[in-house]
Amino acid sequence: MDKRLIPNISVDAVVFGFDDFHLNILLVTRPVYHEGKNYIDWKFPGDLIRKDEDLDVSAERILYEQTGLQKIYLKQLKAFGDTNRLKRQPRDMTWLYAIDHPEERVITIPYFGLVNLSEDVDYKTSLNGNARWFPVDEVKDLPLAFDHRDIFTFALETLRNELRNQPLAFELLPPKFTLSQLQRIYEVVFEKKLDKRNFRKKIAGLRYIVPLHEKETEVSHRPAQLYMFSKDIYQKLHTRQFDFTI
Amino acid sequence: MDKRLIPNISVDAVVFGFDDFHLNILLVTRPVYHEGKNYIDWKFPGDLIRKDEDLDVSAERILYEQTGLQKIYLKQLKAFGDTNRLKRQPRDMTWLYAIDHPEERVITIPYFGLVNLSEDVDYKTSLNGNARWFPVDEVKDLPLAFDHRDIFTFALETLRNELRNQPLAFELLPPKFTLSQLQRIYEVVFEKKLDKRNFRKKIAGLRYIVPLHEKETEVSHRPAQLYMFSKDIYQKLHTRQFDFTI
DNA sequence: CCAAAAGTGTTAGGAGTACACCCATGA
DNA sequence: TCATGGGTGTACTCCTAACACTTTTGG
Repeated sequence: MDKRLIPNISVDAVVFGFDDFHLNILLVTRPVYHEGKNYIDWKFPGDLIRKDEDLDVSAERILYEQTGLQKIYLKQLKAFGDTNRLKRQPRDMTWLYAIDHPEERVITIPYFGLVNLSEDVDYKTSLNGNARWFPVDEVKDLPLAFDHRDIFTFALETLRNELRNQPLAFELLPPKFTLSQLQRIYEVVFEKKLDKRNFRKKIAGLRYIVPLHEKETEVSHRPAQLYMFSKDIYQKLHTRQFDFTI
Repeated sequence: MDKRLIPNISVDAVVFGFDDFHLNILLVTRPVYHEGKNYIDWKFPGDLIRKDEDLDVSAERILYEQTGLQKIYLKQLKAFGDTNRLKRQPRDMTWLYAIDHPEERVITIPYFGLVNLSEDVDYKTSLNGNARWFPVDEVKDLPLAFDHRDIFTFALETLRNELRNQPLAFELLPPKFTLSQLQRIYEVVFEKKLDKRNFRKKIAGLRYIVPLHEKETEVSHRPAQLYMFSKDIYQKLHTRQFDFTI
């Protein structure tokens, strides 16, 4: 194993991408040949961290190396450190052996990431070789490696909490967005239809969601007003509490 | 160093105790002789984890060994893993050398704990040797070791978030409590006076805060109604969202 | 002119806020 | 009888929720 790595500590990146209609999650393949059969499991991008590297930096580096994504919103979740977390399935061990992973206890620090997929076509289509976006409701049918299903569940819960309490929906949107796009995020994440008029009334009260002098183009219906999120205004007004309870 | 330990991973316990009037925090001394002087710094109870031990179990064990507290509410916070976190001060290194700590990168997983100090006199007075409760507003004047001030700030923020969104105030109270005690917790934690009538109106709507057929005794004023928190009722009613926003 | 999504106002009920006095007990 | 905290109601404002039709564009 690479001598620069700490054999006991890894990071994983649980990245959510929104493409205007679906919430997606970024996974990489973990192919393994075990007891005469080939298995394609999926896992989050992740690896052991380097000895001289801050956790946040590790997460950025590993995400970039394994998928090509960079400069996206990333935030640390809680550590997962059960003693048996890398041995849920016999083929988990086979894979670790195959990649020359030392026989060590590993705790992992998952990071939670957000990215917009609707415009930035690069992210959507040109991922590194083993990475793929999956709609979150298809994940339940995938074979996930190690304890990555637990991590996924926790990250999804965190996504809901964060969207309720912080202005993070904008990380899932392009810089200029319509109110319908914003509403759709909340509808998809909370799996709940929202009333258009009430939603807009609420947004109208938030000064940091700023209408631009610009409209949608090239849509075959009445073009929508475009808005932007002003971080400056948010920070000035909102030393306090955000509330997006639905 | 003890061969059973992982040299790169520690846990810390950030325990808040409420004694009916003040919010307190549990610290242990870190005495060190450095360049001809004696220093008494303070730190959170914490240590490296064992190779065969789940994180939660480590936290419970280490808290018990270093302070005597056990069976209290504990919840994991996020990891702190800056490369320089154990070297903020020259005497941090001196101490690590003195306790035969290997020259390794260590990330720490802090746990957030809650305990009631008003009745359970044991916790208040009979702590293990080096442990002491400090009112949180005195902590700013204490010399804290390593990055423990960052951890403290994060834990305090978490305490506020948790009390806003979950029925955790009861972990800071005895099993039978008065509404004034409950109100005082929110006043102290959020540093804000609350209106008694409005507070009680809000509580009256929460079915899981149950009045008992019992009153305070031996107080030199009108005795207060006692209440209990029913976890059962809470879980049945509240698959959803708690809101204690003030 | 049709399809598609954008945009807009009113009403009723519930929650939050501000505010002041009497009550029960021990000393 | 005094000191101490316990306990209670009302009015106003603001937020939430329910609900349906017209507008603008491209095809």
